[in-house]
Amino acid sequence: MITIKDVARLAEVSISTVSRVINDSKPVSPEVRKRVLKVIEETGYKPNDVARSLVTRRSYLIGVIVSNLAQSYVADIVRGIEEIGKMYGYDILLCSSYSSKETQEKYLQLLDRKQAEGLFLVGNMFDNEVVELAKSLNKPIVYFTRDVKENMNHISIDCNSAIYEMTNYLIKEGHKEIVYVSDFEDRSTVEEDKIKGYLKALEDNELENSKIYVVGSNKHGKAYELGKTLVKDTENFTAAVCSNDEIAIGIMDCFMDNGLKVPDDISVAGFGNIREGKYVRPELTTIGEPYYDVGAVGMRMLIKMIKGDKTQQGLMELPFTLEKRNSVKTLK
Amino acid sequence: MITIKDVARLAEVSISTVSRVINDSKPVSPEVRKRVLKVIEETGYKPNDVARSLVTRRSYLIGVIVSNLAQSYVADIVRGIEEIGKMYGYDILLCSSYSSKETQEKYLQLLDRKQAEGLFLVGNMFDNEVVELAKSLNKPIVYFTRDVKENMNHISIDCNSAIYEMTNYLIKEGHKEIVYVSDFEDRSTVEEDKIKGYLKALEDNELENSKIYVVGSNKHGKAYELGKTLVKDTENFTAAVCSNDEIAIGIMDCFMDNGLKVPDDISVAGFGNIREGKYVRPELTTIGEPYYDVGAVGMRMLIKMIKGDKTQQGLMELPFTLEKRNSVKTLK
DNA sequence: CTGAAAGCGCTTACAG
DNA sequence: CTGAAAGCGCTTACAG
Repeated sequence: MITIKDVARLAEVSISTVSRVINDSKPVSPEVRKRVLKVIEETGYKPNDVARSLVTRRSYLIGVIVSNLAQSYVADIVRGIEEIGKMYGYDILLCSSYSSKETQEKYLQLLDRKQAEGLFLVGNMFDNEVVELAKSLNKPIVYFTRDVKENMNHISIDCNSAIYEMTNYLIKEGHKEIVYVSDFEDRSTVEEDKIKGYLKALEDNELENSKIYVVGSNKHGKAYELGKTLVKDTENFTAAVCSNDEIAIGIMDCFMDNGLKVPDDISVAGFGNIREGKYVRPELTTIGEPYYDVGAVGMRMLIKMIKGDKTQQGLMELPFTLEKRNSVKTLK
Repeated sequence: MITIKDVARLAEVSISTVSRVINDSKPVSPEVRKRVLKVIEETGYKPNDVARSLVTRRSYLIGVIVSNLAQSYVADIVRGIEEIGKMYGYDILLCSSYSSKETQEKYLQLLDRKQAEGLFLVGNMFDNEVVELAKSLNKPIVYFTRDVKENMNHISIDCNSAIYEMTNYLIKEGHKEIVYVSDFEDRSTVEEDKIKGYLKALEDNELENSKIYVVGSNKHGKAYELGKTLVKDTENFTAAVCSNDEIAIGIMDCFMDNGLKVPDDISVAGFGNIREGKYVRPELTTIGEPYYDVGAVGMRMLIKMIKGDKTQQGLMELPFTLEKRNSVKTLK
């Protein structure tokens, strides 16, 4: 391995000078610079970032703890984080926790030792102890989660308005009996926001019959189960707004298997715009969260925090979209 | 920031001793060890991995250059890589290249400077210059690609046998006129293998009518286009074997939009078992590549190479599965 | 503009 | 079992 010393020796200058031409940090005379550059060229010297990190105390490493990369929304957030990060010279250290608290804590320690300059935590919920440990590391942190705690820098969309608008859309399409299918029995803060959005839309339109079903955590499977309950209840509503796309798809599957047609018999709307929603028949009407942008904006925020800029703290909201597709019927 | 020096001072020992208790590298008397541990506990000292890396010349960093994390198979490979890597103390440095040669070269340099100990290259094809540059870095490399070059450590399934078996399966189901829909106009080595598998199956069953269609690179869209051609040709075949699931789904979409029923009118088989294939109706019959395992096995191989073990070089093949679902009809 | 020296936070022979 | 010292490959005041 060829080091800065070798280059200095070969170019007959001091290592200080070599360092200066590599980093363009101080003036170097043209002749000397040329000589150094030539040696670098010839030897194929490449600076060792580890050594540099040690002295500059800058690792340019960002730790990203995700729940599960297999979820397309997670992958999209990571893509956004990485893309912007790379633009500013930061690299991503990827850690998949599969929602295990112990794993999250382990990785937090790991990332600290690796001198990560900032952290992302992405997942539905994080245990309080994890959040506390993360805070104790004294690094900038940005969260993407459904359960927002105090003093969290958090990027998301306005879930309340999103569900409000979706419900409103169904009402405008002529639906008067709309149920809401909620995720999680222990409700996250975001889930509460969504429910409020649903109820508000009914209220604003002077609709009386609100009804909320709750599915457990194993989304698609449990939703399918719950679907059986809904099937029996089918004369009491014409549309279902779901807390997320996995639930919406699970319910649609169940409906179809039980001879109910979507959207002819029942309309279904999701939330999240996962990739599968476009492949499902009928294509799922849903709310689009710009996950890639969410990641990108989060990274910009984190970089500002690293720089010490006072940045917009707390919640940051991005625009959502209503993806109107074929799982909702217009009633006359 | 609290360093090994602080711990040494507080515990009234030398930094050598502190290092020894941290790393359990040499015997330390019980009393001294206890004293040191106590100080570490109290101060919350955590070793700086950057400093350690510099002296041990071990970064425990693995560079992973992927095409696009949004593709579910890529995410699965990365999950496999990470999971095994973490078991052995390695961390993943994620780099998304979006198949740009320049980006790949940039990241290769970057990973070199960051002292990555090994590399993964995952993507359909890699330019020769990229492969050469990667080799010149003199680090262990494992590839996941559809275009296998010489001297590549490569993990995959036996694509030839996979397509052979799939074609055979269709034949056993009573299909006698089967077309093959190929990816890429410039064929990769793996694509050639697949085509050979298709032709071999026909030959072994004494079927004459082979026919190969070729779609361009933008898979789903182009496949949909090609589907229109197939629709016109529909009396000449009863089943289509596709080079990958994206193509299969694109064609199925096109068939449905043109009033053809899958599998009643035409059977369709894919390759790859992407997640969307389970959401599509009918669910897609396809070949399952164990992407997670592919990543995991690759990481095990890479770790061996890093250790200097002579490992199984060159191609390594994993078992595939025939995912029999509903897009194939049994003909009587 | 240039170089000698100190130092980043560790590990590891070496000597005792 | 323990410590003093050298050194990993860099950057950066400091002095000239």
